[in-house]
Amino acid sequence: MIRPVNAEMPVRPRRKRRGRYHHGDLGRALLQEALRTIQADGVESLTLRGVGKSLGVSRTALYRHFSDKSALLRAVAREGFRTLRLELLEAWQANGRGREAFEAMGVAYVRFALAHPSHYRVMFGGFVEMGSADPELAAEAAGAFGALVDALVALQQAGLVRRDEPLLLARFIWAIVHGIARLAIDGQMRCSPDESEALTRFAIERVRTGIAA
Amino acid sequence: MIRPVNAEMPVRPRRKRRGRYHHGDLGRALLQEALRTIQADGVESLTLRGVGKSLGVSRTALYRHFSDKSALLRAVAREGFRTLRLELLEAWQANGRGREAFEAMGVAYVRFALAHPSHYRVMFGGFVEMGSADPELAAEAAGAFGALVDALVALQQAGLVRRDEPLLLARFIWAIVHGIARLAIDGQMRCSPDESEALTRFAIERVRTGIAA
DNA sequence: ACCTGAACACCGTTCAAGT
DNA sequence: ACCTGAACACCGTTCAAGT
Repeated sequence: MIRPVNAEMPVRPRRKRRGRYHHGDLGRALLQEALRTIQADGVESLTLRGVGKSLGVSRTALYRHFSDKSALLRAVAREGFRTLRLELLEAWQANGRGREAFEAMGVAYVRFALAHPSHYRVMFGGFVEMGSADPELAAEAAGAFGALVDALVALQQAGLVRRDEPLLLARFIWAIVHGIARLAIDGQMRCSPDESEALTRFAIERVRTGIAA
Repeated sequence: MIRPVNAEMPVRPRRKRRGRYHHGDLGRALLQEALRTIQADGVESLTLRGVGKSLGVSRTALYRHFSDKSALLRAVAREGFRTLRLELLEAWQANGRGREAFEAMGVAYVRFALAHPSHYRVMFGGFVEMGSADPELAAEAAGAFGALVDALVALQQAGLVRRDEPLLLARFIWAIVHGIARLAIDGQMRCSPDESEALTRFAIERVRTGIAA
């Protein structure tokens, strides 16, 4: 079958030259392998040489796709914030967008951290300098935080939460779930996952009283 | 002046043999140099070789005093929990051991983290595996947590706080100040120290309502 | 006992060279 | 464009050797 000439196609489409090198999308493969390693063995076990080896690629192939190791970690963090945002939205929307949904979001947050502790550490561990550089990462992080802010504003408008400044309220709530998550995954409070969830529910219950309208 | 013979002195006091080797108490010096480096440049910049060099000592001299790098970091963490406990107690005792004193403890906690961010990260960053090994570290950490538990129990007995299980209440409070501290020092919420303190005060205010008797 | 240098097995990163 | 190996400047740790 002869494909018609299409104005959107480049004049001389680059052929893929498959098999010439090891990968079609090495960048994607590198990110996924890094995620796998981190999930399995933790960040401190992640080495560029190891990632390359797992993919049957030279130690330095990575530098064609990431400027350095920290750029790879930033990509990992970005991916994490994206997943977190989706899970928070899912909890909010699937539970009626009310007080119960807000509680479900808190539980979902802590569950995410407990399910992906190493990934969570990369997101928050200061491996990554937020801020100035990497606006994409900053945007993903802001997106996850935004899910929380939006939910709080909705609760305020429904008359369920006091009308303090939403940003301050959101930071307060975020600090609580983040604190529980980090203490749990860093092994600081000797707690089973069930106990961590019980603590989360207790916290939300007490906070509900504290911030009720 | 001739010092009298004292029964508490060892029979044949070891002479110091100063100048023979570089240090009288290299172990102490190593810990202090590690603390200095961490405070100045962060944990990731701490190298055993660098610590040795700063002290004019071979790269491997450290192994006479610490079994490995993680043992040095555990000593750093232990020192940190000791200081934190003392500062929490100071805040509690100097402010009347009541509701205001409890608020002062919360502020003191966050201030400690902001003043010594790298040190705080070593204490909580999972560089150190708490638990099984190093009972001294576990004891120091428990001591700092105990200051919080004791204060809460006192408030319960004074009828100022609901009589929930003290351990659960303490974990809840701890998670909040820890969460604020970590988000602040990891640069996650773009916040000045003053704003962090304002958030801390807001949190304590809301929590007071939430846990009031 | 306490300290030393040499040596080992690792890192991340750079760079000239290949296709 | 994309990948390669050699090389560089770092690590933590071990160990036989010195005093």
